[in-house]
Amino acid sequence: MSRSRSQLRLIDVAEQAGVSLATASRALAGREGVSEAVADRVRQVSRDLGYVANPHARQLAGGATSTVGLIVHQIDDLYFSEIASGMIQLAGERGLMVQICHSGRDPDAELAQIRHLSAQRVGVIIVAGSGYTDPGTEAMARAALLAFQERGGRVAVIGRHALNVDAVLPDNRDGGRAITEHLLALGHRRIAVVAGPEELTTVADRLAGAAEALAVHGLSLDRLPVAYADFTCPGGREAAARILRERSTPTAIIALNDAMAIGVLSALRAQRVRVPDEISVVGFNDVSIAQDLAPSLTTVRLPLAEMGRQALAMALKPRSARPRKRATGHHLIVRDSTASVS
Amino acid sequence: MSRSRSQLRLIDVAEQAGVSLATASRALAGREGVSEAVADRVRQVSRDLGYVANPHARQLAGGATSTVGLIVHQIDDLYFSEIASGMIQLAGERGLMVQICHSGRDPDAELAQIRHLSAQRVGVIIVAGSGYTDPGTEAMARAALLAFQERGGRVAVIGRHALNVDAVLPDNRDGGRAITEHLLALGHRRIAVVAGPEELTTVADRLAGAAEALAVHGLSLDRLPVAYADFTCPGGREAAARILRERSTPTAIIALNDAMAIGVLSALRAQRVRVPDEISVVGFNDVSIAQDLAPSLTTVRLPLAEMGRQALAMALKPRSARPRKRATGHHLIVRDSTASVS
DNA sequence: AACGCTTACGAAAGCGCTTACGTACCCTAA
DNA sequence: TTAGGGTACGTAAGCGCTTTCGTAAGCGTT
Repeated sequence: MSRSRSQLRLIDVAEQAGVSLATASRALAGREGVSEAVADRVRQVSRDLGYVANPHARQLAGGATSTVGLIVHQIDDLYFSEIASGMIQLAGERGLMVQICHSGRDPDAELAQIRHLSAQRVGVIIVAGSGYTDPGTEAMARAALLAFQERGGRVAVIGRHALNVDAVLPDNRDGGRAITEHLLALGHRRIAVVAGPEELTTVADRLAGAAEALAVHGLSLDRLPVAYADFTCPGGREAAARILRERSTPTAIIALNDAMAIGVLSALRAQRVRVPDEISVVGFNDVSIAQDLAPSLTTVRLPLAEMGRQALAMALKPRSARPRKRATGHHLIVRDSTASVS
Repeated sequence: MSRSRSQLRLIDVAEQAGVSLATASRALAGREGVSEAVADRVRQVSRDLGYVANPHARQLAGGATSTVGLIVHQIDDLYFSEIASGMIQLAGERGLMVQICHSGRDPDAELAQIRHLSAQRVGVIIVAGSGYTDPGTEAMARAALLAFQERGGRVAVIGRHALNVDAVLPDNRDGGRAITEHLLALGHRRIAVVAGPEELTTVADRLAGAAEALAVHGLSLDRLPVAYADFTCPGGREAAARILRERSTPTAIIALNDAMAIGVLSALRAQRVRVPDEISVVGFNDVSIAQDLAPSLTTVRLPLAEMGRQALAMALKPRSARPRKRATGHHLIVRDSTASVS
């Protein structure tokens, strides 16, 4: 790699402004101990020359880091890509870069990612993937995040409970309850569920909410058909097919995310089951295309992009003594995929 | 930021292995001048201790950089997120990190991103966004990429023609022709087009392909309804509504990407137009959900994830004298959204 | 006028790494 | 034996920045 001298260094700016390296550094960092006149001159020269600090040198010297690591299950899942989109936007406004890592829903991979980002000396780590119901697994992730935080890193999680870490928390339980109550209010009693991976707390929480709503009507998830899938569209399709094959005849199917709901709709169509006439279908998250599906999808809206922004914003704020928890609102969005039971 | 000494340094590994810093560095870099025995010992110690090099120090010292910058229009567009997904996967295998930037389809923003990534000293820049039809605009982007390349950076572009730069090139023109020929073969003659942003070469190429196919049948785009939208789902919906409102009565609508096709389907449904009975609809890209739409979408498949992988793989290979161009295949995927004209 | 205190700045150390260069050591050849 | 040449390793410089420390200048106080 030929490293030509063409890249502007801080010393070039300093010389041009007629000050020392140290003064230039202080001026650009907005640090005190520099007269206004000099600071202005340095900033002016810096801008004129188009100077951009070498982030590696800056980080190495103990300065702030300008990159944030975002860990997602899969970036080509609209849930995550909308979160990422919001975060990238805020990062852009703050002059930061977002590094995206896939954990692929593998706790070991996630742990490795956290450790790797940490070793890479990113300044901020944000974990957007759901937590794991297994306490041991979850404890490992927490420990890694806390270790990173101990060393001065900033951390935030999205949709995941973690002690001593800032968090943006959609109320999955409430959402699960709301969507289920909606179906119950429409008269549905034979309700099937296409759940996401069992080991995720997001799934457990949404199921718990659903169970609460069902309990009010004397129903229990144990007695209802529940098929577990992988939060993907084909997964939802197959899960729905399984449910139908078992000759259970639900009047409504709850999919725990929109991608699977799309799969469910697809499976029903393949079986010539009309939605919502014969079976109502609901999703979760309200990803951007949910409203343009056929039929448009009744779902629980989470402010995904906003969640991404907020998580980063929280992490960027100076650390408070107590970790901040920010609940995100959710709305039940009723569209055409649900109808009262006939 | 409290910088505790807890982070492992290369010198720690070196001491543990009983060699000098330089030898440890050489051993881990796989550089020659180290006996096999010593190299093995160093690698072993490094692994045991869980050492990860500080990328900032490494970069500063003139070593290889471990981060690649990826510029997309919007990450929450499935076209880009699937490309990104493939790239992130390969990056993971190679121990690299992917930084994602939004250009938002703004050439100025894109230019700023390239310059910024360049100043940030990333090792690789990959531009996934379409090129611009305006030669001046495009020249600026090229110049910035070449400047980066001159300084030793590695560059690849996806779906964009750029002199002296490696490129992964889906044949948009061919794809546009193929999908149009499909409709023509089904007997459609009154064909409307929902195009993407006019200033993008991707759009121009797909349109050009369509025009070629149409010309064979004595048809011209100039005589057909063409509505420009922004490659988004709502954009496609509105564009389709516009077309219908103009009382043109196409028997088929070509959407230049799948997201807009979803919007088109939605608009048609709102108008109670049956697809494909009354109007056939086609998309482009074959994003993952295309097959589960109602009706499932006839589209042109591009190997998106693979394209992301390939672009990175090309950029990572030692530079060849001539820029590599890699054409990606495309398949016409015929599904339920098209039928012969009645 | 001498003293301390504050303010504005410069000199220089050092972050963790890569690499040019220097130096032992061993092997071969004369 | 000694010179010559390769190999394996150590020493140290230096990447571009931040930051600590030192110092000169300016101020008020007695």
